[in-house]
Amino acid sequence: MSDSIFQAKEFYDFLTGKAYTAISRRLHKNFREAGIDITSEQWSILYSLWEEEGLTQQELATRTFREKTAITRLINNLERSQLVIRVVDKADRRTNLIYLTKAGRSLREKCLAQANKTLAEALIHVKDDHVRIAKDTLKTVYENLS
Amino acid sequence: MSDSIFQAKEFYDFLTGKAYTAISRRLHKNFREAGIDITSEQWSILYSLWEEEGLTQQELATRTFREKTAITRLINNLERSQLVIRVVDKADRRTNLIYLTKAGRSLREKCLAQANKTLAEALIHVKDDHVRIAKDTLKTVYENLS
DNA sequence: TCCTTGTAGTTGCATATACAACTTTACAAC
DNA sequence: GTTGTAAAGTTGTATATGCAACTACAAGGA
Repeated sequence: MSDSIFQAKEFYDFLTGKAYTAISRRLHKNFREAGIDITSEQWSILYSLWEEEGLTQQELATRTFREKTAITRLINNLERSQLVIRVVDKADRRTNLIYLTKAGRSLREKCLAQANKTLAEALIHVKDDHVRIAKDTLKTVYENLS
Repeated sequence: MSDSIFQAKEFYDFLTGKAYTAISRRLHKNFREAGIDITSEQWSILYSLWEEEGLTQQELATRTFREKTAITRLINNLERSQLVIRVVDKADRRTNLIYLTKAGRSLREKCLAQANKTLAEALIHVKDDHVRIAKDTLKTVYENLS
């Protein structure tokens, strides 16, 4: 970064999140057009649960890099949509274990299809090795700052 | 993308915006620690105005890739903080021209210093050419989707 | 001049986020 | 056992976003 600091202007788009906004809007739009009524934030929770059910809210907060207060309200909304349920952990009554409902589980394939579609739309004209470098760079940024 | 679709799992972090969240939080934190009381969203508006004053809200919406409704409320808050003012355009009374106040103008150097600091923190251990590729990739993503 | 159509901006409503303060429960030290 | 501390989750408050519906104004044509 030592020398690119002098051309920082070039990099401020990193800070304004235009690419993220664009991708997040398109993901939401693709979900809607496929008849899936979830937000892109709810998607990230569901994605974690498709990988592993019975996570605590704290664990979901860690995995999705959100505040636990955000998780509380995301789970409220997902529970209201009957996609997940809270189950109080009998071994530790402070924690809720979050499980998918049948409806939540059945959304998986349709959502993944739309996620893949969104990525494909986003990455048109981008070479595979550039995708890889971009991904690794964003991962490093995340690790540097978290 | 044709073949990387098969490793899509690797790229879903693109869709969850963890890197963006991390960078946006750090930017806000750096502003706060420098005694600057603005959000990272307000920063993007101010940055546009430091480049060019007297923009309409619609022009700010285009440049920052936000809905005009978001701009309405960002300008409300920036006006309340006395960093910008709305001036009705005499030539077209539908439009507001947004100008910086003296306080808004004087924030520039301090904000840019914190923006540069944030970028430097984010990009530790990232090679300059990888930064460039990541930046170009995000730009292409933005263009593909907007 | 009047009418139609388009544009700029605002408001209502639902969702999402951060931070601080709070409740409830667990657990270790004494 | 009692106490102190820490962890998980919730709630209040302020900010930000998207979409739809709305107001106000502009501009062109009949």
